[in-house]
Amino acid sequence: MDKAMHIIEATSLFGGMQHEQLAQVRRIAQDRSFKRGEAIFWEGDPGIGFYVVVQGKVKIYKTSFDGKEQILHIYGPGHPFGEVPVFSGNRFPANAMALESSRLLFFPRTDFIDLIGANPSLALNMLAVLSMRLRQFTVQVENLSLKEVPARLASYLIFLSDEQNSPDGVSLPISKGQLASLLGTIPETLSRIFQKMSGQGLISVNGGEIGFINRAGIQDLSENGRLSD
Amino acid sequence: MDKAMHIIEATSLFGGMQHEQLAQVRRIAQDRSFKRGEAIFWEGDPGIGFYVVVQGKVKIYKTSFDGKEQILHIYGPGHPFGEVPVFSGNRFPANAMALESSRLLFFPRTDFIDLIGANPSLALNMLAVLSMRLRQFTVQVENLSLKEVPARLASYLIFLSDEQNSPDGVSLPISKGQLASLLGTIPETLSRIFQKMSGQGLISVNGGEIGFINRAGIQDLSENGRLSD
DNA sequence: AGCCGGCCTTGACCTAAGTCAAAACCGCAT
DNA sequence: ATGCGGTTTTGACTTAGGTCAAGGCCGGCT
Repeated sequence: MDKAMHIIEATSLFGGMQHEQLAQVRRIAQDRSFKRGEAIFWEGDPGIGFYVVVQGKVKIYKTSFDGKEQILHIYGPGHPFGEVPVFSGNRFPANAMALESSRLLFFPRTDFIDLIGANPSLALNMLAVLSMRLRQFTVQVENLSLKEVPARLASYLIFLSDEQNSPDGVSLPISKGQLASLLGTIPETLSRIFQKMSGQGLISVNGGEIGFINRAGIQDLSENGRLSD
Repeated sequence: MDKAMHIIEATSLFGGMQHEQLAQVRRIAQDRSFKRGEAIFWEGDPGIGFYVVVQGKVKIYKTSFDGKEQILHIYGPGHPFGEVPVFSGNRFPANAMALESSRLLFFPRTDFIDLIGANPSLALNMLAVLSMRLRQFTVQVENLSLKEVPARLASYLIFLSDEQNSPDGVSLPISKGQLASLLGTIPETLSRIFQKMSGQGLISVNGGEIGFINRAGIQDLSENGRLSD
């Protein structure tokens, strides 16, 4: 079976397209594989196409001159990434790395733009994808600038809980070190905050398994909150 | 003369379109005016269309539960804003307010989407606009998370200097209070940093007029930097 | 000219979160 | 089982930058 084809059919980017059009999509897509820790592209590389995750997990991130890392996104199966240079004709604005062994589809820029010409709904789908991305960025900026680390963690836990459809606990999909980088902090700080939140009876922590003891409290912390001592 | 038509012709969103198509664009656009300080929309409002600035200046911003504000963008003549809900069919992700008395064009969602159907290049232009916006967001996240306030200010000064095409100084287009909010800090801190940068012989500050005394130093601070005492 | 209100600056203080270093933990391969 | 490398935790300490409160400045209005 062609797993790639399944992903294409299930991805919202290609939603509402006919069989023949989907086949065209498949035709221009190239299979690529990356090992855990392997770089997919670097900030500044010319972007001659974008990717869709078939299998595995990918992080998009920036690094500072002194080595600190900030993760912008983490993408799993079905999610496109690296589209910015396709439309603003230029270089990748950030780095991409495989967090696990991953299979990706690569869509060359020119082929894809031709496809858009023939499929107006594809253009609208892509506009929807970029708009969602912009929405996520406003949240990330809000988190970084207007919330303290405990509130950011609480937001993320609630987000995960919705995503995983499990109201009374979540299992972290990434290491705590990576989570720290996603939340704009460092492992030491994150560790202490997990500590504190357990101490307050909000959550239970067992490795990567987080139990929600007081969901309302977590919710509250995520939006209004500050953690008392 | 129709200033709105001039703006439409000069805006990259409508670049490469024929006269007749531009006339169509004008036809669906509605004129709106806002006084200084007036709200254009609030976060959470349903977004039934987007705007283009004809005259004046607009800020897009978020606020925290306790009142702190983070400016996401400031837009002047020719710039579109508020497009996210047009394509992700939903609510505005942030607030918009007129910083000065402003004239705007409002494009209703449905009319505009019809126009896209008939003009593939309009779709590509809009994709380019959103991509540029994403690019800017990656920079903003990088600034907030990976740089300290002095480096953010230095970046902004260099950016302004390029924008204003004046290599040895800039004049701030917004109040220092608003600048603080744009940089993710508060007026007191910004004031102290202007102070320090003057003291180090990097810049001269005279109200909103900033002279560059050591441009290389500012540049260096913006990318590698930390300000010594 | 004089007053008012918003903006900006200054000072003293506080605190969230980063740094550095060491220990504990955990899964994996020998 | 044992040892090893990476990850996570803990502790002691530092610091960037926020808070609070008071003045200073400047431009518009009467």
